[in-house]
Amino acid sequence: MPQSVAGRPPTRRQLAAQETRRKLLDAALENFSRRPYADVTVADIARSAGVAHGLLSHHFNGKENLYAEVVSVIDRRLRAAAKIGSDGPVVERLHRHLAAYLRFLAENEDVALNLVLRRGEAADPVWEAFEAMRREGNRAVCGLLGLDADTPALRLTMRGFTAACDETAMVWLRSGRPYEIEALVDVFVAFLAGAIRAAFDIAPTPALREALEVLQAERPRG
Amino acid sequence: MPQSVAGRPPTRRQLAAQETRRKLLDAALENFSRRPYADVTVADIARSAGVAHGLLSHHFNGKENLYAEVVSVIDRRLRAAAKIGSDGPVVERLHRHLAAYLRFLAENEDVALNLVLRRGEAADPVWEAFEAMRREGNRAVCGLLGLDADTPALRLTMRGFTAACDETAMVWLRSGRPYEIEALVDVFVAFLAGAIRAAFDIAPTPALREALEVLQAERPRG
Amino acid sequence: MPQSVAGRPPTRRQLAAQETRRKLLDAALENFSRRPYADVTVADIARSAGVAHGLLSHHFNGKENLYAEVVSVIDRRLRAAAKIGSDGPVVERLHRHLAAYLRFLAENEDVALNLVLRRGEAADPVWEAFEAMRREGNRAVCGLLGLDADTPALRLTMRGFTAACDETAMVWLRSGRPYEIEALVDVFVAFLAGAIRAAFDIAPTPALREALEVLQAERPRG
Amino acid sequence: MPQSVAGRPPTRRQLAAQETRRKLLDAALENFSRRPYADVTVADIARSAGVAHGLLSHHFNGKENLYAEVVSVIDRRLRAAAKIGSDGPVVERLHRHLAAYLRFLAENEDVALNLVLRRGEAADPVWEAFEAMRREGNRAVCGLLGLDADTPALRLTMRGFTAACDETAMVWLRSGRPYEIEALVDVFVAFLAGAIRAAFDIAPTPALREALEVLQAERPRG
DNA sequence: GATGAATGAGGGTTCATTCAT
DNA sequence: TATGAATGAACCCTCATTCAT
Repeated sequence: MPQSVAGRPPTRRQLAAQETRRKLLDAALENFSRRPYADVTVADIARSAGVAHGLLSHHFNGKENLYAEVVSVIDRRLRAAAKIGSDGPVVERLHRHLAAYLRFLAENEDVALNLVLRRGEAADPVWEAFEAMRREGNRAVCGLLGLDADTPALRLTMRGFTAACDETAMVWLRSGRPYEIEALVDVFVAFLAGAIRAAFDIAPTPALREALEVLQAERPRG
Repeated sequence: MPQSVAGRPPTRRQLAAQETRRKLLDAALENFSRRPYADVTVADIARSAGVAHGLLSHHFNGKENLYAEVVSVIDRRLRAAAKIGSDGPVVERLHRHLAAYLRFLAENEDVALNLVLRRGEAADPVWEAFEAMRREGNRAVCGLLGLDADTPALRLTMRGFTAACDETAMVWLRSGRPYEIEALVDVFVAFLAGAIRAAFDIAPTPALREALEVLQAERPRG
Repeated sequence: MPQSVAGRPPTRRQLAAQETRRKLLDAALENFSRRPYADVTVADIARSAGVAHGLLSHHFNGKENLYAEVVSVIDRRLRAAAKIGSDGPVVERLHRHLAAYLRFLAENEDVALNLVLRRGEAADPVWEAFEAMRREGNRAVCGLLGLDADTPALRLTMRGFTAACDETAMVWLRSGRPYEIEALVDVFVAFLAGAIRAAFDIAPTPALREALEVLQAERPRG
Repeated sequence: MPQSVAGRPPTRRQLAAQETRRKLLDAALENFSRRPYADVTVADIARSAGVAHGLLSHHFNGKENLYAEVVSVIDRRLRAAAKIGSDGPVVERLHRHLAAYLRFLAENEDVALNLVLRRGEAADPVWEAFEAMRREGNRAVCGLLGLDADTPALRLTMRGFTAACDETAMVWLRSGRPYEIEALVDVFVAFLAGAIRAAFDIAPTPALREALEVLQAERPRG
């Protein structure tokens, strides 16, 4: 798979090859977003892409690698979309992060339902990739609240937090998005408070109490 | 598959057939608890059971139905194990329910990690069965707290609650059960409070406020 | 591939299965005797045998193993056919051995031309098996003549001897067997004398000289 | 594949094309000397040559023809190397011929082991080419000794002779060349004597007897 | 009821060749 | 001439199911 040499503009043929590659990737994304890995055949993907099935191995070296690449693409997009900003008050940045995450899921519903929000086996690249993404997300949220993400108790309950968010988002998508994204963000924040509170219950620290107060303060109507 | 006629005791052959059926079911449960559906072959199961693989179709009419039956068996066991009692104070019954659920998962770790706590496709019988189980569990918990489980907002956030519990239980199991079950129950209760609070945020009702107070009262140290 | 339990006679079905296995083995032998390994497809063999191609993996666990089994079968037959007897004068036993070897090749011409008399890669099971057979044959012939088969020089030239025999047999078969087997045996004996003489040339020993004399004595007309 | 027009010097492009052709041929020789035909892919060769694999069909019209050309190249080199001279005593010329043959094999070990010294199918171009080479070599050797190479018996046993030489050379190469080339030449001569003697056994002629005496005379130490 | 041999559709991969650029 | 993307036939293997015994 030779790429264009640095410094020289890609030729027309290289562009066409890139286009084919992209078509295969898109088709794979589409297919893997609709059916489990084992149910998607190489022929399905090639047919969707409108190319010969041999090209799949040519461009991606086999079905499994293509799958991994699909996951990696979504992972990158999701990370880019939900990146936590660096300016503004803490709670506002938290809100923006959660809203961005939800917006991405809403704009990529199939992907969200069948890849991002799925849990699989430990060996599943989907699991690994998105799990890493969630870990980093949690770490960032903790950092925002002045918490140490490596505290065992907090790490445990933060996993519960992300699962709650994902499941809620899933149901929300599946049931026709009955609430505004802003409302769902509030739900997520409540989940976050619950998770921090849960961590506090099994291993109380001043930092956790302060974080809880920050979240509470932000929500004066409770 | 003729069953014993009512009133007449089962013949020796019928008993042997039941035994074979049971062996296949056990072997299937074992196998599906260790590897994903597609990775388990009929031959694997038959070998585990020590019977001819042709019998699988004979007794269960195909791999898929056997899978469904396995799920149904676990579902029944789980429901029986985590049934909410009818005596004692509300919070105590809630605790007992959550503790029983956790104990079941702990005592059936493979099943828990690979079947109960997994999320799959919408068409997956696992998903359907355990989802129904969770729905009923949520309904019972809501009933306990005097809440209407059919309120859209509550239904949504309760799904988040169960997901948080499941994920936390999963991590807990995978990381060697670093806490006592009682501590994890406290975590679950905190998640529950978070979920109710979240429901209150998007659709406040007096019942939700009261439920929150019940949960808070139970936890005077917060 | 369950075999019949020792002590119990094989059932009819087991016999039928053995028959199928044999048909596949025969078909494979036939095919591998006509075309190189890579040119023979699993489908070819199954078609020749008149069974479904899936059975090949069922009975032999893949094409490669079937190939190895074919070689092993021929190897066994050839060893049995050319076994050196234990009675009679030395030169007579040598003659009988060589004649038996030739007769086997003549009666299995395809096998001879395409498997036995072929030289392949070092990794080829054919090569390994028949090479071992030749080594043992040489060892036996040396024993007969009171020679140490492990002398480096003799080991080297004996390889030349077997190669000469095989090539001659090959040409003889391909050209319509223009001589009697007995005449060819004489040729082989002359090759043997040449090989021993060659060994003597690079590393002379009394034993080699004596062996030469035994061979010469046997041929008073030269 | 336009060639340079006679009389006009080749253009730069033609030279470059020749160079590419040569690179492919070298790479093919290298590859076919290491792995069997079927295991060498067009892509392998092109990669070794550092050119696009499409060029292979362009320059050689397919893998098979390239293979044939490789064989032909080696064949030419080998013939040139082992050409029998026309001056000096007979036995000396014989020695020089055999020594040159061995030297070529030693200097092209991979080629020797995997192409020259291999026996293949009748349809194999390697077989045909090298077989013809051996035939002509035998013919020359026979001429040297005043023998008629077309006598059926001699033709047969001379094939045995060449096979013995090749196999011995093969083992010699594989085992680290434990003897000097001169010693091996003696071995070859002994094989030759054996072959002539064998021919004499099945069809005695005065010429054969004389040839034997010439060879024997040359080796007074026996 | 139990067996496991037999079937054959279906899968992913490889690879020589073609051809537009 | 040179490129390498594209093609698609052919390969071997897996495996759920069937069915004669």
